[in-house]
Amino acid sequence: MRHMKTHSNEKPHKCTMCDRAFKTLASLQNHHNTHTGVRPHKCKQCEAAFTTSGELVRHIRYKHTFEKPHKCTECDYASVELSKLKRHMRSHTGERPYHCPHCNYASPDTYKLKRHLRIHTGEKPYQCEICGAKFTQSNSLKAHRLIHSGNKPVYQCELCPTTCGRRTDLKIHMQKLHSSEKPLQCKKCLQEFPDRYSYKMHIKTHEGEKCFRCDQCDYAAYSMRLLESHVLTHTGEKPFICEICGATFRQKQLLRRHKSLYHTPEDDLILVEQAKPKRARITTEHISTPLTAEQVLQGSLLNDMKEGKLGEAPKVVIVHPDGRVEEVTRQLQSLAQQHGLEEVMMKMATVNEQSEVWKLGGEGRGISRREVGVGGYTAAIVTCSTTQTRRSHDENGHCERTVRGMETGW
DNA sequence: CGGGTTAGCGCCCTCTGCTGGGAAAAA
DNA sequence: ATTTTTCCCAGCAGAGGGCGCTAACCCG
Ligand SMILES: [Zn+2]
Ligand SMILES: [Zn+2]
Ligand SMILES: [Zn+2]
Ligand SMILES: [Zn+2]
Ligand SMILES: [Zn+2]
Repeated sequence: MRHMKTHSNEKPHKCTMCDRAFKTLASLQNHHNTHTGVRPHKCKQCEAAFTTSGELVRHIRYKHTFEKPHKCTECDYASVELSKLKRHMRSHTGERPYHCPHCNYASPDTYKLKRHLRIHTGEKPYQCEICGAKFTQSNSLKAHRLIHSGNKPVYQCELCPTTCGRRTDLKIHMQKLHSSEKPLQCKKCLQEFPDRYSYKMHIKTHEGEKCFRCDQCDYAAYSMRLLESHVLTHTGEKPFICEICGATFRQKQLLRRHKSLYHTPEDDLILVEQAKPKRARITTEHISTPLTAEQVLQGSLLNDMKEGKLGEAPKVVIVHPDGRVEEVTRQLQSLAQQHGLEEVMMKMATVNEQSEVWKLGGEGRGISRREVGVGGYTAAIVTCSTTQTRRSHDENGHCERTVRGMETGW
């Protein structure tokens, strides 16, 4: 009979304050105390009090004895509760049982999923009481509040006088300025330096020096660029040609001034001119290491296209090896509508075969052009972008921040 | 039966640290 | 003037701590 009772679902003890019922009087009493707030089990070492003895014991382990009965077999983690150890074990196994219904994120525990879901619902429960800014996570708000308060933490770099306002930024500083990849060479004296910090310190020692001497006269320049244009006064070259009237200039600045004085701002597609070897020499030092076509297309152009940063109607031309210039904007636009952007960029990649991209062009206000030269082909994209900087990604998928701009006058 | 113990589910909080966007500053 | 670098900051995931409550189990 007793066996029957313990295993039956009989719940004879009903709560008077809600509709729940319990098997034993004791569990009813515990439950009833949650209604009344009665907490018979008081902690002897602090003010805490609990409805059940079990809660008290757990509290004492957490706050006073730090006894952690559940040990991890893989590391030295130990926990008060078994469920915490189980949760911990998922960090070893990588198990992620909780899947987001809106994206492919999966979480190792329920809380992270719940927190993640806010990015789909747009919920931002944490609000700054000073400026009203809202955040999805409490710590984002906490970090934000620092910008209002005067006493920000200071993280001092041990290798230089730099200080940062947060640990992460100091770490970035360390790897950016104090970690050695390739040695950097000073352009003025050819000395090499192991990291960026010592390199920059060295550069300062050249401040004001005219290190770039002309070998045909006494002239000396502060920079290579200035020397390059000076050398032209000896040869009489004027490599900057106005493509509208044919006037020639020795310096880019002068060509620019000429255009602004005598020509209205050009807003039509300007066909790509053939490469100018003389100028190419000057820009050699600015050409970065080759990127693969895929990197460029995915990292920069494709993203820009997706984000609509190429302006209303990107104008794309392809320069064939024989010098023939083909305007493919229309084709690409209709392709984009038919297949989506990925397809379009694949089309470009196909046009350019699997050769290496050797140059990636820069940006500016108003009309700007970028070229993606691949093997014998050069594709140029003429945009109406108003944004400041372009980004690309390196071979590890890390954001490379800026794409090297082009110096040449096309 | 009563009281303690253990598992278990759930809720919520904090600390931590990486990433990438964008503005300002420097070149 | 434009391009490159630096600084600053929000977004967001990983890991863990503590508590509320209940059901099952154990044992005198
Ligand atoms: Zn009740
Ligand atoms: Zn206590
Ligand atoms: Zn472990
Ligand atoms: Zn999601
Ligand atoms: Zn604020």
